[in-house]
Amino acid sequence: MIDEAQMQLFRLQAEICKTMADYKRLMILHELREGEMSVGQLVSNLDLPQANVSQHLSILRERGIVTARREGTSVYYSLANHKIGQACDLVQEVLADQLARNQALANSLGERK
Amino acid sequence: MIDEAQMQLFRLQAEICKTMADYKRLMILHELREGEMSVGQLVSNLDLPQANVSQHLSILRERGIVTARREGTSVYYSLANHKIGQACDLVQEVLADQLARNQALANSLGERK
DNA sequence: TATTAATATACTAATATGCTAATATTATAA
DNA sequence: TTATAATATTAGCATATTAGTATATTAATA
Repeated sequence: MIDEAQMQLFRLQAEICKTMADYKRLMILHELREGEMSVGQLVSNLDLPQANVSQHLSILRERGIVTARREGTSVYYSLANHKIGQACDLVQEVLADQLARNQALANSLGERK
Repeated sequence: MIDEAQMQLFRLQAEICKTMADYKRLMILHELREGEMSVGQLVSNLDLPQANVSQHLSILRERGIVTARREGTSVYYSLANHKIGQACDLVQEVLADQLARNQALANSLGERK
């Protein structure tokens, strides 16, 4: 019957999912899995506008998914929790399964005489 | 430098995350992890309006996260992929880590003289 | 065939999200 | 202190998402 406290947990869980529910942020997380990286590096690796990268980093920061460290004028970001990367991997596996299923479907279509 | 094909994969990955980025859908998935369940059962377990549950189920269905099976006038839903549940678990662990960190922070605040 | 039960869909208003362009902040260096 | 580099923030707009209400569909039964 789900009580109010548990609902609140689901809300928080949804917040984390929302944070990962944007392809640009997923690309940023992907980059950060290689290790800490400055905003400028992200901008040039991902070829996105600086302001846009900052906005996404700010969202990731607010929700505790990444941490920031300043060094001179540069700010270096890293993943706050290794499990974030693992969660991304799992979602990618789900996606791979879906694509494989579609592939199989397409093949069986092709085989029809 | 991320090519177009990889970007497309990140977009699809984001779609899956979006699907899990709503607390009502997370509650539905939570229920379905127990096993297949009809719309009516979900409605009564979650205490949500029927139309709203149907809408969320339709989103989950479209994105291949759940599957539906009709039996008479009832429709039974189940998780399409066990890994979805595992991904939810991981996100919950991330959340638990975050809450634990906040808890520790709160404690250290309380300990200050 | 008319009725009822279970589920799905269409429409709409409210809210949230993401993007661009411009501007502000922070830290270093001249 | 002025200038510059790196990053962050803000405003405004377009689009997307959500929830409620009403209605439609589907299947079983009288």
